[in-house]
Amino acid sequence: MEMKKRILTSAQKLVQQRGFNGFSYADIASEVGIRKASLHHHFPTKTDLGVALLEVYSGQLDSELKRINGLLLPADAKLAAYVALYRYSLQAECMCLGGMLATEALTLDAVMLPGLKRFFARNTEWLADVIAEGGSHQLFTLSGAPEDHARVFLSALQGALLIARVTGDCAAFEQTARLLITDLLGKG
Amino acid sequence: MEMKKRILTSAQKLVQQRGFNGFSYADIASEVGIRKASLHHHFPTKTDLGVALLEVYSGQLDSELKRINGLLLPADAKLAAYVALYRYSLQAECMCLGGMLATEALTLDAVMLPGLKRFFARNTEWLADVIAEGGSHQLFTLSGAPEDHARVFLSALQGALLIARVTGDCAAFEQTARLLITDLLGKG
DNA sequence: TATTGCCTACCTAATGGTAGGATGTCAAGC
DNA sequence: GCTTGACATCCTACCATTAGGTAGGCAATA
Repeated sequence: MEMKKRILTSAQKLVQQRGFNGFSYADIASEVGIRKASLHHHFPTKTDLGVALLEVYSGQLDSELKRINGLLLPADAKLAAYVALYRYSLQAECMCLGGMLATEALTLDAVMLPGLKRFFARNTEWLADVIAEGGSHQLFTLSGAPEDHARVFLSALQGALLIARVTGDCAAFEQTARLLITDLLGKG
Repeated sequence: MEMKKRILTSAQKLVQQRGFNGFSYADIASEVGIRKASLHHHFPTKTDLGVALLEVYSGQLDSELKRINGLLLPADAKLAAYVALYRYSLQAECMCLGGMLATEALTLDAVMLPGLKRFFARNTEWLADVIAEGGSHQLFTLSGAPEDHARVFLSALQGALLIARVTGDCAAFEQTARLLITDLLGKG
C-alpha cells in the first residue's frame, strides 16, 4: 500500500508539471526506485493510473474545501483561502491537475472524462455556495447568478495559474486573484 | 511554399486539439499527404515547427486585433469581438495555442518560451488598452488598473475555454464571457 | 548546374505493455 | 509448531509500436 501511494504522489507531480502525455512509466520508476514493469502490478495501464489520480486529486480537493468550510470565515476570506490552493500549485510550478488534463482531454481515454467533469462541477458548486452566502450576507454585491460568478472565478484562477506559470509573473497572479475578490465585494 | 503553409495549418490544429506532446510528425504527414521524412525538409526539428507555429499564431492574433480596432466599436463591443475569437476555438474543439503550449511549457524547448510569453503580453496589452479606453469614456467603471482588469479578462477566457471544451457546456462559456463584460460596464 | 521538394530506407531511443519467475507474507489445516 | 497454498510484490527479459530524426537518391525547376 505504501508503494502505491508513492507512485501516485510521484505521478501526480509529473502530471501537474508535464502533463499526462509528458511523462512515462520510466519517469515514475526512477523516482520511486522500482522497475518499470513493477508499476504495472499496481496500475495495469496508464489509464488506470490516470483514473486513480483523478480520484485522489478530487479527494484532496474535497478535504481542502471541507477544511476551509470548517474555518467559519466570511465568504471573501473563504475565497482567499481557495486562492491559496492555486498559489501553492504555482509555487511548485504545477498546474491544477484538472486543468492540465482538461487541455489534453481529446487524447485521453474516455473513462477519465467523467471524473474530470465532476472535478470542475465540484469546484463550481462550492464556489457558487460561498458566493451565494456572501451575497445573502450583503458582503458581496452580485451582478449575476452565483453560479455564473463561480464560473468566472474558477476560470480566471485556472487561466491565471496557466499564464503565471509560463510568464513567471507571480505578482500578476496575485493581482488577478485580488481583483476577482474585490470586484465581488462591490462598490463599498 | 504552399506545402509549408498546409503543414503549418495541420500542425496548428493538432496542437490546439491535442497539445504539442499529443501529436507526431506521422499525424501531420497523413493529413497533408506527404511522407514523414519530407516534413523535416520544411521543419528540421519539431521545435522548429513549434517556433514557427507561435510566429504564425501571433501573426493571426495581431491581424485579428487590428481588424477589431478598425471596426471603431465602443470598448464593450471590442471585448465582445475578442470573445468571439475564443468562441470559434471552442466550436472547433480547440484550445488557444498559447494556452495549450503554456500548460506544456516545462516540456518544451526553451527557445519556444520567449514567443509564448510575448503572445500573452500582446493579449494583455491590447485588452488593457481597450479597457482603459472604455474607462476614459465613462463606459466602464474600473475598480483597478486597466492591466489588472486585462489579466482577469484574459485569464478567465483561457480558463473558460479550457473548462468548456471538456464539459461541453458552451452556455457556461457564454455566460462567463457575458458576465466579464457586464461587470466592467458597472452598476448602470 | 545548383537548388528545391519529395521520396525510400533506415536508425536509435523510448513508449506502454506482457510473460514468467523469485521472494515474501500470512492465514488455514493438521 | 509446521506445513501448505494463495496472494502480493517485485524482478529480469522481452515485445511491438512509435517517436523524432538521418542519409542519400531522383525529378523538376530556375
